[in-house]
Amino acid sequence: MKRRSTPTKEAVIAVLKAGTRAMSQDAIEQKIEIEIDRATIYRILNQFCEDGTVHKIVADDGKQYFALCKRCDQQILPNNHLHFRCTNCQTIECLPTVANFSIPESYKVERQNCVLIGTCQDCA
Amino acid sequence: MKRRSTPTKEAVIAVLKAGTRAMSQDAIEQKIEIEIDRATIYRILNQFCEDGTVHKIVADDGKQYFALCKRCDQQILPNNHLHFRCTNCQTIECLPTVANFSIPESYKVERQNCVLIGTCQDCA
DNA sequence: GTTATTATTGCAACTAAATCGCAATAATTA
DNA sequence: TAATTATTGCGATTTAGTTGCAATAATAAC
Repeated sequence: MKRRSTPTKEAVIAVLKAGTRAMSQDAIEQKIEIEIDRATIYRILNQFCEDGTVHKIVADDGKQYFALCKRCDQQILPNNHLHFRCTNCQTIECLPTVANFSIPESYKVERQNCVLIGTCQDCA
Repeated sequence: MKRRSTPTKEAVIAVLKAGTRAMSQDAIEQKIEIEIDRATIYRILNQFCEDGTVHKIVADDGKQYFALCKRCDQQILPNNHLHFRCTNCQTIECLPTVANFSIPESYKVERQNCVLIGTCQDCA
């Protein structure tokens, strides 16, 4: 499927670029200047995930959060970085930190979803 | 609220003890020998979590999984251990491994929810 | 053992997140 | 300018989890 550039996609990307943290669909919908349907936002976000421009984090609240992978650029943020969910300000932050661990080679780790939960710098 | 011991609680604990991995509510319901309502299972599991006998992991599929904390005993499994979700056999396993990382002290980490995703030992 | 108290259960209704089918629309290609 | 097909909005649907409430049953009091 070839991709087309549309105003809605631009709007979603713009919001993600503007924010410094990972956002949920409803947070994006609120911040966006134009009216976009819920389903459309999800579809756009999932497309971006497939294309590798956005990554998805599932937090311990069971919700999906999305963040630009631009900030995952190896020089800024490594892949497989940790995430921090602040229970106070309800945000998810990408940390420039990786988790070190060693597990038997017989496990094939394809990706990871790591979230630390607590109070963030700003709220502390 | 004082706790009472009931057949349903026994049954839930029994299933968790029998299995070696973390289980979702519906997996528990399937394995259980008697009929227990969905809501009741959740209530029981959440109680056990409060009491510290069970812990809850939210996987990247957005679902809650529950595992006995007996296996989290410091001698067997450390607190804050990693979890492994096998995309093949659809199970969540508690790994006897912790993640090492360092983040600024200004973050107050209260707990963590870390899941590695891939193919487990048995399926590889 | 009997009664009173109240934790627990099942049922049904409900909420919230995310997905999906489909017809209408609009971006791209020819 | 017309044809192709990706995209969108709408509504319906799915799934996970929670909640209110009346009935039931475990425990405590007598």
